Amino acid sequence: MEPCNPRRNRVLAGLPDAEWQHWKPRLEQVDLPLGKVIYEAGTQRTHVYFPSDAIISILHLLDNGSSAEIAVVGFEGLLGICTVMGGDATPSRAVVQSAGTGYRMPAHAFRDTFERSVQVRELILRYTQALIAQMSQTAVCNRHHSLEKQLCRWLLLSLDRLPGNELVMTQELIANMLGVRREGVTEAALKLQAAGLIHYARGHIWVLDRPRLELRTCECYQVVKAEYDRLLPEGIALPSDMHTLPASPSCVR
Amino acid sequence: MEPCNPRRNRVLAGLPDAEWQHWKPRLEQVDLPLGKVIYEAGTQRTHVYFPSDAIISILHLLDNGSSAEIAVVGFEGLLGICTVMGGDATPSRAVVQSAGTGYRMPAHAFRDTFERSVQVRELILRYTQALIAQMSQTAVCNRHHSLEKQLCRWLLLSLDRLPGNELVMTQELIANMLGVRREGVTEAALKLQAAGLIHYARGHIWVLDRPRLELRTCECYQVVKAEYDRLLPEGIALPSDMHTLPASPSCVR
DNA sequence: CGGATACAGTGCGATAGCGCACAGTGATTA
DNA sequence: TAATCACTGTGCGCTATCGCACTGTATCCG
Repeated sequence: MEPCNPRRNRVLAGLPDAEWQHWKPRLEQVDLPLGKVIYEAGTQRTHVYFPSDAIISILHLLDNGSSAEIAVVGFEGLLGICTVMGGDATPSRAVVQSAGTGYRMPAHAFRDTFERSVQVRELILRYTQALIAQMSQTAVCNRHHSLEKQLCRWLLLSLDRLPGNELVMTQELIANMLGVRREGVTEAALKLQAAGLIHYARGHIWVLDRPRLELRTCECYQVVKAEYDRLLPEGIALPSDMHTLPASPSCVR
Repeated sequence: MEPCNPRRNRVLAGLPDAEWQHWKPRLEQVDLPLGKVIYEAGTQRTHVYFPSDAIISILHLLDNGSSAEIAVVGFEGLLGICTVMGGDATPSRAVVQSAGTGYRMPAHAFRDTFERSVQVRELILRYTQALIAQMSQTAVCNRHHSLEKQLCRWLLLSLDRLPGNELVMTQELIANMLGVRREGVTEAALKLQAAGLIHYARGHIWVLDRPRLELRTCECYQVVKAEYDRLLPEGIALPSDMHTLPASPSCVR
């Protein structure tokens, strides 16, 4: 696992320097491979995670096996706020949706600094509010918007947390995240591909025309993004070092 | 407006005594009539509300006018946690779903005690986590469960926050909360009435057989309730003084 | 008392998404 | 090279919910 700058993560980057010096020795780099379950529903959270270039999905499972994603966490945030909320668990599962690396910190250490530092607390609580906004918007979107619009929203939210324009993701997995049938995703993706917005092939998606994808999604994407931009200092613009990666692999035939 | 014990509200009741003495003079009793909009989406929150016997719905609105409830707040909680989260607004609206009274406190005073007292902070944060659980469960429920099951869940969640077994609520309003058609609610309510679980008439609902209603709802009700019970000291059992109200009006023909 | 209004019930065609079965086609491995 | 597997595409009947138009009936009010 090649080392990677922890402060690519916006929360870590947003720490005051004194605090950062204190956190640094307590952070541990972790590999986050696709599909890895980081938290299981109802279990104790021992660590708090700060993704660098990975994306983590927060999924809510039902008794009958179906599920739905209620939020995503990328380099703009952290996973495990419940450790400072008092309950050490939540009824949701956290899964790596896009492979990469991240850093983690023991829950108790995180709790300590949360208690001690007003600045840390404000940073974490602002992020929490953004996360809440994402969750509520998702709830309404689930209710009222078509699968195709939701797929657009999902692609855009993922893209905002990735370098380049490629997603490594099968339709099957997307269907799981959105809580819909795989065939439904196929159908919607075909429409988007026919319109030239994306190109799709065996577990890879390339977004070819982002502006038009934004026109096609529901308002939910913008609402969530606006809330993140409002609440988090630098919004979810990509850190500059992520832009150095190739942005447009030659994928179009 | 007849005066009413503020500490009927479980958050106020959960305050350490020293803190309560400090809060007391800053609380103001407010009337919460049905339909009153307490917060409009995107506007500044000037007060934090503590319902005594009212229920407040947190609704998320879409551009096309449709909406969905993402959480309810009754005597077990408070409205306005975003005032301590850093952003002074959220993209949702708060509406009185069941009339009653409550207390409110200026947002800055609330923020001050949140900053100052660890105990207050822990209480509020635990409540926040319960609220988050309710929101995520709602998101998944919206996606996967039938209208009828959702109606049962909604009735039960409301009932838990009310004395007696009567809800003052039209099908039209329920439809708005659930984000579905009014006719759909009619259909589901008829089934429940035919099964003898509820009795329905012109803006009043009487729950006649709560145990069987619980059998008919989706798991979401229990999951949310369990999370409230786990995180909040006394759960959402009704404070004893609410039980003195008549529990079974003679409504059945 | 008569009219208006609010609330609930009904019918019907349209449709989005579901569940299932199966076919094609790259990629991977033996 | 052949076999296998993972991923995507297709077809079809089914169901829940929608949108709309309209009816029936308490309740309220001048």
